[in-house]
Amino acid sequence: MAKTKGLTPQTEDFSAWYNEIVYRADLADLSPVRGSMVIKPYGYALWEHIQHNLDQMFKDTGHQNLYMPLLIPLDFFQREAEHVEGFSPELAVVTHAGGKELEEPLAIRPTSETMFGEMYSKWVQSYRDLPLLYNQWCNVMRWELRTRPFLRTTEFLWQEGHTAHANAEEALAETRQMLDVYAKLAEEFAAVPVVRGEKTAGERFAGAKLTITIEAMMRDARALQSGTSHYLGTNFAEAFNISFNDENNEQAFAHTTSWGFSTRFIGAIIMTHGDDKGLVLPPRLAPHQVVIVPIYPRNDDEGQARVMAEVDTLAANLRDASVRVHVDAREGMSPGFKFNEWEQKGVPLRLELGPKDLDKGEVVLANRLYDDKRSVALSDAVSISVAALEQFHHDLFERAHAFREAHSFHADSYDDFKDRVAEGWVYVNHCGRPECEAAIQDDTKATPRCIPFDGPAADGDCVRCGEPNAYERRVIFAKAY
RNA sequence: CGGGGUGUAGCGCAGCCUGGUAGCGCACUUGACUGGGGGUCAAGUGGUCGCAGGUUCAAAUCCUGUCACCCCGACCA
Repeated sequence: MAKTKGLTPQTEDFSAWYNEIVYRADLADLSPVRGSMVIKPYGYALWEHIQHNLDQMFKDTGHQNLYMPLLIPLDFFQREAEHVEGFSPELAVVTHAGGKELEEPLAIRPTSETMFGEMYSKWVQSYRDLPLLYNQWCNVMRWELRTRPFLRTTEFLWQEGHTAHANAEEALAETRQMLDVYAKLAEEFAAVPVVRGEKTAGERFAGAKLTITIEAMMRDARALQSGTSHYLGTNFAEAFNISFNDENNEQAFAHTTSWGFSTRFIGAIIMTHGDDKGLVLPPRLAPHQVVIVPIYPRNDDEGQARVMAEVDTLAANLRDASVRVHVDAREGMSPGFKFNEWEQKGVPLRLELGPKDLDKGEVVLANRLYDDKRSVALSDAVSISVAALEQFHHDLFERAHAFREAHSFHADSYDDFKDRVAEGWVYVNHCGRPECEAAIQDDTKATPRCIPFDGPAADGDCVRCGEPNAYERRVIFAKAY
């Protein structure tokens, strides 16, 4: 594998590699405020493609967007016991405004269950008002102790869906449906294979009855929670009085859900596909799917015009085929410099077109995934590119999937578990006791990632303590971000 | 909050021990050549040395204080 000059190799220091590539690929920049970052156009374009595809799936499943305010009365957080305990430590609170101290402090939202709860209580009177299927795209703030670009910043962008239903069955179906939407985004758009499963009680969202998650494996074999969907039962409905008259004219509390997917997923894309040359972006989300680098002698106006005319035609034809193409016509930079730059930025395909190619009626096609270059007939360039992008997506997914399988293990003794969990994910029988989870974390830094929906069945006692296992399936333990 | 580190040009750093006109690489500007894998040559631009105070004829350098940021842990989408 060729490397990019000056970029720390993944195997030497994965964390350093990650930080360097975020800035080198121009995804983001540090901001003057601790723990927050500027998402630059290239990174934001990636987010826009994620947004666009997720949003379409939300609409297709009957949801509507709305917008709730940024500031939430601080006392709202007191109303749900677990919620306040979970979020209080990381709230940022506005205490002064308009030159005066506020009588009621206002929290900057870390998540909006409380605000939705407040408003839903006004909007729901009858079972006929249900379900409410709303989502918002917004920023939230959590005063994390330690931050990393995209993975954990004090302010981040996400969507939060909040729904209210007449009964548990509908709410649970909604919770599961939206997790499947996230999994679809991850796998079919980002080429990131994920495991779907349930969180153990200790890892559950503050105030939820059930939290389900998609977990992805990064190239250092650690896990990244990439999207979560929660069934909140009637906890928030009771705290905010979301009640209604049912068909029998009896008072009932709504069953609510919430689900979120954030810019953190950009970190998942970086760490699932990136290599020692830089980013590798999944074609269906990449800001540029194809970049064309024209090559021409600078002082040959005629030759330059000839190359540029052909490049423009090629770009137009690609756009007609719905390919996102970028022509890098910058002057004063050598072709080699541009090749390296676009490789570092993870563009899937690159077309190089110069006088020699034109004479042969060809164009050079370079593939970011295979470190491969070949000449193709100009007349076939569009169809070959379209097919190559499809293939790229599938191969990228398969590569990530194969990596995950190669770093997933079973363990039936605690000694074996400790060895294996240093190398990847480990499926074990587990007792489910929080104190046992804590002991495992102390010993190994690994935490329960999820109880996979379709993983292997539990078939023995707890791998650490020997108590009876608590779940129907083996639990995945892994070190996580 | 604990441990470690760093503040000097846009970025990365040297200089500090032993005080004496602020330096290197990259980037940037201009020109020429060059152009199929991170070009060459030439001439340039850019700095209240984190901040405040002190010692001294003289402070990036010594002393005191202070602020900020980064990395490793605990908390977490």
